[in-house]
Amino acid sequence: MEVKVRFAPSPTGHLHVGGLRTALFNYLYAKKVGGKIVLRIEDTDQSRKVENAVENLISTFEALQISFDEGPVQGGDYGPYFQSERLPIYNEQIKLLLEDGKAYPCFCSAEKLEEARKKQSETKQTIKYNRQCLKLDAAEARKRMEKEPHVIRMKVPGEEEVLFYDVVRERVAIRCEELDDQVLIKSDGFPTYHFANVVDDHLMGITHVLRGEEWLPSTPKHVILYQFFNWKQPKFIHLPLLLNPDKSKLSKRQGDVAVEDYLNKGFLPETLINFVALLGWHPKNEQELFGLAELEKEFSLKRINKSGAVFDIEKLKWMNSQYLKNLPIETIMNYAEPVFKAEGLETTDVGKFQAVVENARKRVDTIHEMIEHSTPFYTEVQFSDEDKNLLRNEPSQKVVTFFSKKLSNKSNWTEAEIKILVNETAEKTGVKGKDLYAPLRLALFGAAHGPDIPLLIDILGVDEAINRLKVQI
RNA sequence: GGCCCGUUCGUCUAGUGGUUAGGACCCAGGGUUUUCAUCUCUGUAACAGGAGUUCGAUUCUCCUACGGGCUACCA
Repeated sequence: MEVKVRFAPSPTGHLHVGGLRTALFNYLYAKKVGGKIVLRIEDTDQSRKVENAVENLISTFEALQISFDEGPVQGGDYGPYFQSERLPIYNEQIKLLLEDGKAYPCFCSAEKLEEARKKQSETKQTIKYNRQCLKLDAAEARKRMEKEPHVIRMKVPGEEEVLFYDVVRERVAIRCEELDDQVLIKSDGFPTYHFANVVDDHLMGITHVLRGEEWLPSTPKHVILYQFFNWKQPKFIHLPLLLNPDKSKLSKRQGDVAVEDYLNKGFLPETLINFVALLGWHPKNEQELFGLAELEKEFSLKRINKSGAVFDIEKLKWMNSQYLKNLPIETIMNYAEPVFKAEGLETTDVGKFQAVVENARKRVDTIHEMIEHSTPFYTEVQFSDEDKNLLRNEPSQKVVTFFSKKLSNKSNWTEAEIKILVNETAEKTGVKGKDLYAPLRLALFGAAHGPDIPLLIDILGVDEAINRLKVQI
């Protein structure tokens, strides 16, 4: 049987890094075994709907080059792929359960339920529905359903326990008496996650459910639903949670969680994919840098971890710096171009832009940090009083004067020749070490630290270099 | 409160019934480099605790502790 997995986000905002991890593991597993991956939008909560969330999600996946075989964009034979468009399907299925007595209507008001829960909480009981409406006369209940607001609940069976096997955690068992009669259909006619998820997974032919560990406690309810319908269960693979530095579930309160935020800060799609792949999963060997294609080959459910993983931004930065250094220069230039333009830096001189990027890429962790190292090549340098004093002192003047004069002699300098010229300058002026290099770099670049003098002049161009030096004399 | 899941360096993790418990990030120090960065070398640092099984447990079992998740007409 062909493997089919799905990523089923609810459109409540931007794609979360935890969501990316779930999507990625699904994607990688599908690719690894030659299966299919479905994108299904779980928009059953009308009150939490966010405008443009779906468009946003889709464009983020595009930026990451993760594609789906079925979904809102590419269609497919098992649609619609928005749960809000599948209401007739849920309706049909709930009727079956109602007829079999495996589900029942409940007319209790939200206030009443809230009160009951409060009471249970105070008396330290297990919090669950008291099954009041289960006692209702069937005919009467049917009549009331016509005009009264109500929900449909599942009737948890009286068996001892529900048992299922999670691929990561193996055997998981829970006593049925612990389970609540979960609401399946809400009073607005929409299904809850628990119901829609089971119905859709079955109807869409999903064979493996990879999702976050937060779903583990409600899986027994899903298992019961599969049993009610006499449907084959998919394999469950619950992924360890992504954590804040304090080990709580990764959340907005402790920094960025949206994939978009990281992209906007200059982290590369390649980095995000690689980094998130290593949270809760590990390869066979000690390799850490993986492209998507490599991950597709390496991925295995067997090497998924059990315990939660802290999202460590320091390591993310390091990994991003590795990609900045090692990806083809053209790739980095493509990522950098819009960022440079937004900062008003001119990228039309491609040769210069490339040289600037080449210099900056090995000094930073993100695309955005490249700006700081590149601006001096494009804009007039600014000097502090301290800098000015240093440039004005006698040895500095000797160095700058001699060097710029010699530099003017010809226009086609190689880096090697400039290196020789620097040495000659030291010899002729008698200035050396820090006193020699500091004024040159300061005049050319506006900073005490930075690229080699030959590289500096190469990027700037001899004419501009001479200009910058002469201003200081 | 109840239920469920988890626990190897600060973090991501490897690993085994007998190992000097390995790698990566971070941090510290050395080397390369005129500076900075890169690169490179080295170092610091972990099996939560207790009991049991065993000739021997980090590894297997149980208990405790701690951490987390769930406990909605949210997903």
